[in-house]
Amino acid sequence: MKAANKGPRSAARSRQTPDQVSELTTNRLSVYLRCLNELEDNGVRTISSQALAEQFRLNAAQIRKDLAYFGEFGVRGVGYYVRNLRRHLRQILGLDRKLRVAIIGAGNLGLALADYPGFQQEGFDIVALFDNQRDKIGQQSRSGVPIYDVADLRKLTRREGIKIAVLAVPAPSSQRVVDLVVASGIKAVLNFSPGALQVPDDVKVKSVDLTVSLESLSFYLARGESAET
Amino acid sequence: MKAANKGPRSAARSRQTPDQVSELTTNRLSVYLRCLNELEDNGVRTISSQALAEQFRLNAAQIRKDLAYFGEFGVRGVGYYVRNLRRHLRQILGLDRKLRVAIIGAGNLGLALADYPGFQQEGFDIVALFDNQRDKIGQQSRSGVPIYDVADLRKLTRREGIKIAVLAVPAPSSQRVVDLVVASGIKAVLNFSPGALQVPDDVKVKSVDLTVSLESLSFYLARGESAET
DNA sequence: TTTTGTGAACTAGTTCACAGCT
DNA sequence: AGCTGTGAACTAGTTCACAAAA
Repeated sequence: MKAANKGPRSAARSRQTPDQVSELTTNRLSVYLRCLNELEDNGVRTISSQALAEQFRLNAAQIRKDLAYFGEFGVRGVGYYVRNLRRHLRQILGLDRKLRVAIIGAGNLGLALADYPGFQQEGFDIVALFDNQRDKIGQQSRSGVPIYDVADLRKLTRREGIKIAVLAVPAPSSQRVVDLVVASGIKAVLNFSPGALQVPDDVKVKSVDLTVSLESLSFYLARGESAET
Repeated sequence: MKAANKGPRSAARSRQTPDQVSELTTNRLSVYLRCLNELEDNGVRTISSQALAEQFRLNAAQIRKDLAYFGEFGVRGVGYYVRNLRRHLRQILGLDRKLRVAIIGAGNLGLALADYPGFQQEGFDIVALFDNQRDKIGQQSRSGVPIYDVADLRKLTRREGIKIAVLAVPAPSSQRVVDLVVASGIKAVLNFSPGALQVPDDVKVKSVDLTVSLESLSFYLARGESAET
C-alpha cells in the first residue's frame, strides 16, 4: 500500500474505503463475486485479472481498479487467490451475515419474488410478506413465507430485524408504502413499482422499472427497422 | 434546426436521429413519457422544461438536451405542448404500435410477469408463455396467457409476430434458451436470469439482475454501519 | 419577457500503459 | 518472467450559461 491513506482506521490489509463508491462499481463487485463463486466451484485456486476478464467478458484494468479501491488483494506475478478474494468481496458487500428481507405487496409479483430461489442464495433471508388485503393476511407463500398486515410493518421490522424492503405494490400506493417502510427504520429498498420515490438521504432505493426497460427495448427495435435498408 | 444535419432523410420536423443513442437517454425518454401521461391526465396543456424538472425532480437542461436530440419539439417562450410531445415520444420509442411479447419460463416469476398490469399498459401485448415442462404446456396464466412448448418457439414467433422475449428461466438454462430465442429471429430480450448472456451484435439484451441489486443494497447497509459513529 | 436549443465547461467513468513488486 | 496497482489519457455523460426565437 502506498502512502495515500491518512484515514483514522487504516490497517495492513484493508485501506480506508473511499467516501463515495459508484453504484456501477458496487454492481460490478457483485458480478465479480458471482464469477469467483463459479471459479471456486470449479476448483480454480488462483486467477489473474486478465484471465478473469477473458473468461467472463470483463475489462482487466477495471477489475483491478475496482478491487484496488478496497485493498491490495492481489499478488504481483500471480494474480488473486480465488478463495481469499471471494471472502474479501463477501465482506465488502456485507454478505458475511444473513440479511433479513421483507417483501411488501403479496400480489403475483410479490409472491413470486418471495419464492425466487436466487434471493435465498447469497445470504438473504426473506422472512415476511406484507399486504393490506384481509384475505391475504395470515396466509403464506408457496415456500412458506408468512403474509402479515402492513399495519404491523414497524413492529415486525424490529422483532424480525428486517433490513431490506422489496416493494411490489401497485404504482399509486408506492409512495405511501415507502413512507411506511422508512418510518419503520428500514434503510434499503428495492423498488419494483414504476416511478420515482421520495425518501430521506440516508435511505437507499434501487428501482427496477419494467416499463422503462421494455420501452427502451422498443426504442431499439424501432431504430433498427428505420436504420436497416 | 441549425445546419448540422447532413443526413439523407432530414425533414422540417424531425432531424436525422443520431447513430448511437445512450441507454441512459432512452431510459429517460421513457420516464419523460410517463410524466407527460400524468400531466395530460391532469389536463395540463403546456409545460416548460423547468416546470417538468421541478415537478418530477429531473434536470431541466438534460430534458431539453435529450429531446433536442430527436427534433425541435419545444416553442421558445412557451415550453412544450404536452399532447404533442407525448405523441412524439411515443413515436420515438416505437410505441405507436402494439408490440407482441413472449415470456420464456412459466415458473413463479414468468407467470407473475405475464399477468403484471404494468406490461399491458403502454402498448405491449403479452401473447405467449413458453416452458419445457409437459404439465405446464397447454395450461394458461391466471389472466389467460397460453403456455406453449418452448420447442414451438420459432413457429409461434413467426405466426404471432413476437418481437420481444422476456427470459424468466433458471440460471443454468439461460444461455441455451437465449440461443433459441435468437434463432427464432427475436432481436430484443429482457433478461431476468442472473449472469451475462452472449448474443449477436444485432440483438439487444437488457438484464434485470436481482442478485446484483440486492447485493448492492447490502453494500450500502454495510458501509452505513461502519461509517456511522 | 420567457424559454428553448446548444456550444462550452465540467464531472464521472473507463481504458491505457507502465513502474514496481514477486 | 508475470501481474498488480495506479497515474495519465481518454471517453461518456451532465450541467452551465447564453444567443436566438417566439
